[in-house]
Amino acid sequence: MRISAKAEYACVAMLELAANFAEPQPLPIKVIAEAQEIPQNFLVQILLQLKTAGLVVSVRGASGGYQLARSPDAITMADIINAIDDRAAAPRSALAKGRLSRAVGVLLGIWQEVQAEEQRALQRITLAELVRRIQEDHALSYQI
Amino acid sequence: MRISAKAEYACVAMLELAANFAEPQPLPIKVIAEAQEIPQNFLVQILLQLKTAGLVVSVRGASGGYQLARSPDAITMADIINAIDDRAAAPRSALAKGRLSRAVGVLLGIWQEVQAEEQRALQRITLAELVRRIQEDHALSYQI
DNA sequence: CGAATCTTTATTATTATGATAAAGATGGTT
DNA sequence: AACCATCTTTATCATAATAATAAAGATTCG
Repeated sequence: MRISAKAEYACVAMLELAANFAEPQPLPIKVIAEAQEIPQNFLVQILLQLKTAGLVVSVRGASGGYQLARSPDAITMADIINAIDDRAAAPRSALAKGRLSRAVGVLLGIWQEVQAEEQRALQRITLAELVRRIQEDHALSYQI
Repeated sequence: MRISAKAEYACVAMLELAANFAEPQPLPIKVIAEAQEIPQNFLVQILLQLKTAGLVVSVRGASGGYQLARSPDAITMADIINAIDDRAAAPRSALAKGRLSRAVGVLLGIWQEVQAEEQRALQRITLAELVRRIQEDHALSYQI
């Protein structure tokens, strides 16, 4: 799995928002960027995409910011990654100008099967589960 | 699944070699390139990678060319695609300069899980199975 | 020897990714 | 009303990855 920096940034930004989920005040971009060391201007674009996908909501104006649109256990890794990179889009053949050869058509079917497996794996993991794993990981590092 | 043009070319080139598997003479690059409409110089590099991966063998000199290194039912899509793009390589974080944050470490583990699913899906389909699907597809187009 | 072919490496063109910048719109606060 | 912090939108640039081209060298058959 080759994940883009953008999608990874999106995941950690969502983690930051998940940590703030109980709070009524939204988190400003600047705060998220500093907490997670994400280039602020890049994060601007990332949050816009997450918003377009309906994963976060924004509050404009002074004391504005971002919040999760719904509970962390109702948001999956697939949601986040597809919002940024759209790995769920129908695979296109890199070749195939115009009509598909039979061989390429069959290959496309295979890429679809593989992609479906990937999507299922990403859907199995929610943002809440991600938070849980990180906490466990943290706890472990103190057991030693 | 976002597959590179190079990997797709590799698959159709392997199909051409599979069709020639029973023959004792190897297929020259030029013949494969023309049959499958692959840029010949590009195919040069592709076959080199397939050879390095041990999927094909080459015969040099006049009347030389390429042949599958083993039976089509002993070659999987994973073999071919990994020879070209190496999708089996350990996922690296696009972020993470130096030591990983806890969050990024956990994310890496998830990318690994997802990648493992992808690999399993690609390993399930052999070159022989691909040939079979294309023939079926062909047969279907005449049943109408 | 010479033609056909693989081998190896270098270069270029195009596209995707990662990042930066800034002007405009909005809304709370004074 | 003015101001400031913030989101919004669009444009631009730099770097890296991908796709493709090119060509000189090595090998073997006839």
